[in-house]
Order: sequence, then structure tokens, then C-alpha cells
Amino acid sequence: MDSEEIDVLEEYISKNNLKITKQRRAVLKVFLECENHVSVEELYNIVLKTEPKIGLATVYRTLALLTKSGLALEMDFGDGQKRYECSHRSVHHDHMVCTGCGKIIEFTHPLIEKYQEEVAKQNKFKITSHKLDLFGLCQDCK
Amino acid sequence: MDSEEIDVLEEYISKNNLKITKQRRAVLKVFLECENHVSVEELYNIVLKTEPKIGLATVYRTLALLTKSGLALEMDFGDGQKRYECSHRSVHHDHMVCTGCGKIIEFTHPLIEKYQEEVAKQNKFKITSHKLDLFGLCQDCK
DNA sequence: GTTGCTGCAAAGTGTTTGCACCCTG
DNA sequence: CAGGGTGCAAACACTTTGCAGCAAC
Repeated sequence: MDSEEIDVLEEYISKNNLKITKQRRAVLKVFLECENHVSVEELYNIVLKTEPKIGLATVYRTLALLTKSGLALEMDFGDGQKRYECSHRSVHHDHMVCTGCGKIIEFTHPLIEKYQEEVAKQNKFKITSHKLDLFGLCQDCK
Repeated sequence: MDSEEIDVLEEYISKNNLKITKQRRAVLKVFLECENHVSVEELYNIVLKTEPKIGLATVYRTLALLTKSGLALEMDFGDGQKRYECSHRSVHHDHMVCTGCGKIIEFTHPLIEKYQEEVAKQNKFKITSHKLDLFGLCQDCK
């Protein structure tokens, strides 16, 4: 396991009077190893292989904990389930979601960000976060 | 009621062997009169005033019908419920969602759209739709 | 040995569906 | 009067919560 992330988690945990458990370690390990935008169910099924007794509720609770500690980011692509990505793994990015195969391509475009700021300023709006999803067909699904 | 929209609905209905009912009229009327981004529950509560016997399921079914007929657009701001807006009322736009008071400001920026196309092309991705939400604080909530 | 954590099951959300009856066309 | 529409309640999918026993510190 990458010591950097377990450190982040342990720091958060000790600061908040919480405890490290083998379930939390297991969820964190799988979360760090699997690809971005995992759903809870997907993660749960992987964790089950190393921690067969773990409950789905624990996975939900641990992902909430990872989100609060800043290790995970919660995403919603409108498909009715929460998905998570590692916040450390990349700086902010947006998503192209292929409606054919479900593949998610990440991207950023500095000018798009710039014009977002511009339009916000025009409306006297202070952006704290944003979310840009392009839906369509990827190269393979065209 | 605006005759334009009832025409669109009736055309869709007659093309698909469906029927006009007073419930559908009532939902359409309220939908056209209320502000954009209504949730189903909000709409339901307003419709109840003129159609006290209507069921929530009918509102869901009618909104699905309006969406299929092209009158309504389904939105998801990640708050766990579907919201709808009139598709005729405006051309495409994006949203600034105030996390303080819930206000939604609509906007478009031609250059943002342009750079979306550009980045899609670089990834050989064909955009069918997109969704840009800025979250933050509006003028009044800063 | 406290106090937080876990697994389980039950409860909660928002949404959809099955069905008998009703109403439009 | 046939076939779609309605209201109701049950079913659904995803997520959260209450609780008794368990484990980390």
C-alpha cells in the first residue's frame, strides 16, 4: 500500500478520535488500486475477495470517511449511483462519458476553465467547484 | 394555456396513439407556468391544488411523456432528484448553482462550447450532449 | 475497559411498475 | 367499447441508520 495515502488517512483518523481497522485498510487499498470512477458496488465486490465478511454498509461508511478526509472525490454522472475517484491521483479534470460502452475519458482545457471564471465574474458568482461532462460516443462506438 | 405547447403535446400524442386527459393537461399547465428546474415533488404539490386526486405516479409518467415529446428536459444536479425545465423556453444553457440559497443562474458562453468541441475532436469523441454546472455562491450569499 | 466500528437487517429516498377500474377517442 | 390512463400500493435500486456484539486504542 502506498504509504502516502495511508498517512493521510491516519492523520485524519487520529485528528478525529477515530480508529484504524482492517476493513478500512482493505477498502482504502482496493480504492487506491482500482481505476477511477468506481461505484460502491464494484468496490464492494473487489473488497469481498480479501475481506469476505465485510458488509456493504461498511464500504459506504468508509468511502464517506475517505471523502471527508480528502482522499476521495464523490462523483455523480446521473446514472443513479455514486462513483468515487482518488483526489490525489490527478488535479481537477472533466469527463467525456461514452454512452455506448460507458468508458470515461478525462480531460482538462485551460481555456474552458478561464471562460468559466469570466462568465462567473459577469454574474457576480463565486465558483467553489464545477463539473463538466460531455456525453456522446467514443472512437470505438461511433 | 399557451396553445403552442399543447399543440406539440397533442401532436406527439396523436402520433403515438395516446390520449389527452385532464391530468396531463393539468401537469402541462403547471409545468409551463412554474419556473425552470422544478422537482417532481414540487410540481406534484402545485398540481394537487387544481387536481386534488392526482397521483404522484401520474406526475412522474406525465413528465416522462413530456420529455419524450420534446417539451421537457430532464436535469440532474446531483441532489438525488430529477428536475425538469421547458425545452422551448430557451436554447441550450448551462447552470450556476448557488450552494447557499439554491438559486440557479442560467448562462451560455460560446467560447466554452467551442473549446468543448475542440477537445472532443482531439479525443475522437462525438458529443451528443453536455452538461456544465458551476457550484458556488451567488451575489447575495457571498 | 471505553468508545468507536462492524455486520446485519430494517428503514429511508426517489422512482417505477402491476393491477383493477375508469375514461378518451 | 377497445385500449390507453389513472390511482393506489407494492416493488425497486441505492443509500443510510439502529443496534448488539466486537475490536482498537
